[in-house]
Amino acid sequence: MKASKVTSTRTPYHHGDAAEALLQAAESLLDKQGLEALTLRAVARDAGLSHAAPKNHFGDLSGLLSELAARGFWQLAANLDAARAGLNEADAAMDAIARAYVDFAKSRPGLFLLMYRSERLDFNRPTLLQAMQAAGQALSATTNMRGQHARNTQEALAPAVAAWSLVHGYAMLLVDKRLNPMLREIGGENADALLLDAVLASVKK
Amino acid sequence: MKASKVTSTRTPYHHGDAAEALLQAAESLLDKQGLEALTLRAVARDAGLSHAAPKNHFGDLSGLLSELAARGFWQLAANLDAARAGLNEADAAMDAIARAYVDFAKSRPGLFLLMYRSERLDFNRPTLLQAMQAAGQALSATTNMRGQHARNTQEALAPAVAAWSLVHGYAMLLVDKRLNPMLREIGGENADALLLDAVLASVKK
DNA sequence: GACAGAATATTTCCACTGTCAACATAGAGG
DNA sequence: CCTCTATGTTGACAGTGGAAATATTCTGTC
Repeated sequence: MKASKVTSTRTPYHHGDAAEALLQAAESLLDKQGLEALTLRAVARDAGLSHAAPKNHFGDLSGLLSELAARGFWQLAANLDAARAGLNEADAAMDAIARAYVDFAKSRPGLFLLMYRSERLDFNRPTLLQAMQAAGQALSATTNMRGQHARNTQEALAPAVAAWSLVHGYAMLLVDKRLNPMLREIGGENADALLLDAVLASVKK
Repeated sequence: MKASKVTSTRTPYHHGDAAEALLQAAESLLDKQGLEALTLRAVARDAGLSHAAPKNHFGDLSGLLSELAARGFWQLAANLDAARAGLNEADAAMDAIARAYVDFAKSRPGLFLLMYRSERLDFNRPTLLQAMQAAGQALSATTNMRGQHARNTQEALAPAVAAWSLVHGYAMLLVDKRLNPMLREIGGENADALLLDAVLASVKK
């Protein structure tokens, strides 16, 4: 979206939108080969650019990764909002949110891991902060269904934090394959979905 | 402990126990400068060895880190066992375990992060697997207080997984500073302890 | 004690990384 | 046309993990 007015000239050196090409290359690399493969040079190579090109648009490797993570948070926020849409009962909404959160982590494990790989992100980037805030609001929208939290005491904040912790911990352990022993004991294609449902049921009774 | 019989000769080239020296250097580096600083060369440098020395004892950087993580899991297991000692009531034991888990993560954030940084660990190492199993047993000992789980259905496994997810998610978010906004709203020295207590209370009512 | 063989360390080399500085190219506006 | 500013490229640099060749030390057996 940065290309201004292309009148009749050629592409500006090598690309119409180098920043977008870099982000897409990074995203593809992340999905196909995981976090490890996300090097500045590999991304630039895949985008057809020189290894120093990213500096113009993102300044830094952490800048590029932060932009990628920001997109992830926006998408996560959208998924959570979609999952909650139309559900008026708090319990059902909570389950839907939880499943959407875990589904996101499962479907894009590399991206999910990146979003919480603090040492590779630059939290000075406004776009990242905004995206994180959006996801946070989508996540806590459910637990705030029962009245606004006027005073932010620990008791008022606890439900949202508990829900986030539970769902985030489960997603992390699942993506990290730490739950594999249990999943193998349960068996079946969708053992993880069964287990998540059982977990959600166990904290509610 | 690998030094066999030292009769009257000097130290073996440069060290009495290079493996131990490397592990200690790595641990110190991890605690003082975090995960980032854990490079093969920095560790060897701090231990007074050449950068190729670690290969003899650990084969690999991931080998060294795995040994370090294994120690972390053993210590975590010990902390959890100690926290549960003498508590017969399941609820109280659960709270104690949770607090011990989070305390461990808070007191040694670098080590805790390393223990769950799967891409830097070598899960073929038996010592790491054993240590992880010990920690897992210490963690699930509480939720198994009410009768052995004969059949390992998702319902039988759910309580332990729920507890682990909650506590792990909270610890991760805390160490990663993702809870800072909430903690700032609560305020005070031990806002995180207050919040954890409130979280534990909220999932029990 | 001498000596062979196994451990353990070191040095040297390689490919790769992120960042920086110098240079090249392209488009926009005077 | 000519400069200014983005945008890209090239080349250098220090740092990394790992492999190979070499050197040193320890151990066990004569």
